[in-house]
This record gives sequence, C-alpha cells and structure tokens, in this order.
Amino acid sequence: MRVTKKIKEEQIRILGEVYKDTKPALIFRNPFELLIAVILSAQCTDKRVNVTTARLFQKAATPEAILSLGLAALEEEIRDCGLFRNKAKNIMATCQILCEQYGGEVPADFAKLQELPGVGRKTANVVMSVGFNAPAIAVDTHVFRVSNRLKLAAGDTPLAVEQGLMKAIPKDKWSAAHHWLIWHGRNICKARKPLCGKCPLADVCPTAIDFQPSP
DNA sequence: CTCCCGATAT
DNA sequence: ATATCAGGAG
Repeated sequence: MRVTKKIKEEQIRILGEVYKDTKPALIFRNPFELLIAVILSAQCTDKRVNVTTARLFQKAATPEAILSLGLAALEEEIRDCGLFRNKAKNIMATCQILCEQYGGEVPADFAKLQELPGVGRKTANVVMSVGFNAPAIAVDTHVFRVSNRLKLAAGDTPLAVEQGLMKAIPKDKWSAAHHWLIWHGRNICKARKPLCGKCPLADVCPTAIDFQPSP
C-alpha cells in the first residue's frame, strides 16, 4: 500500500474520531508536577509513575520541598520507576535551577525546558503541549512506533518523525494528535503483539497485513 | 553507541 | 526468559 496524502488525512480523521475523548494518562495538578511525572516516565509505564507521584507529591510537591527531601530519600521514593539514580539526580538538579533561576516556577519556554537536567526534546514538548497548551508533538516510543507503522510519518529518529507529523497534521490538532497516537499505541498498535484484527485503521495501514496470520 | 534499571506483559 | 515501558546523558 502506498500511503498518499489522501490516506494520511483519512488516518488522521479516524484517529480523531476514535480517540476524541482521550486525555493525558499521567496525573498532575500543575506544570511542575507534570514535569516531574514526565521525567519519571522514561522507560516506565504511566501507571507505575502515577502510583509513585501520588506518594511523592503527598510528601513534597514543590521544587523547594523536593530539595529539602534530599537525594537519598528521593531515590527511595522513585525507586520503583527504574533508572532511579539518574532520575533522582536530575530531578534534584532541575529543582535547584527552578528555585535559583525561575522563582520556583516551570518556565513556559521550550528551549529553557530542554536545558534542565533530565529534560530532553520529548519531555520539553510534553510540558509545552500538555502543561502550557502550546502546539507541539512529543514523539515518545508509542508515537514513534505508530507513526512509522502507519507511514503517517516515517523516520529513523524521533525528531524526523516529529517533523513528518507536523507536516501531515494541521497545527491546531498537533497536541490532540499526540494523545491519539499514544492511546492507539497503548491499546491497539502495541509494540509486541499489535491487535490488527480489531484496529479501526487496518484498511488504511500499510503494515497491518504484515501481522495477519499467513494463509 | 552504551549505560541507566525496576515492574510488567508475553 | 525476554521484550517493553509517555528517554536522556556521556
């Protein structure tokens, strides 16, 4: 199947229809809690992050409070999320910068966010999009996989896929489409065993046939 | 490219 | 047993 512009528009239309009521999976009350949750979410399920942050934010929910907690205590709080030494060190350093340079607030600025330790392009895009309602497409593992399978935006790096998606999707739908692709990746277009049999996009997906049982 | 890393699904 | 999970830094 050759994925024409027409087919991409149809893919986007179906995604928007099926996943119109989706919202962020991570639980947060403000941009700071979102930032911490997204840092913790690397190589970890959102479900596990939500359990961890619920416990953490009860004890410390501001940059100041987390700095007071101390590195060792923070490591224990977030241990279950994996990569916990790196994440704890990065969160402490980030909180330090937020306090010293931004008055304890999270800057609504993509470049400044990316300068924070433990915050790369994907995390900065999530905070801008979800936390500050700015048009952005964060390419995580799900968005990357689904976009490539659909050939909605093919690319061998997250940045290439992000740029492809920005061309294929109207700007006013960037942030919503990011959530559509994540939900689709979680529920249907799974990494290991995609459910092509019950996928609403199977007719417009060039990869679906590859997962059908051979005749 | 490698390393960081525990929990979960298959 | 092993692949995968809302990645980022060196």
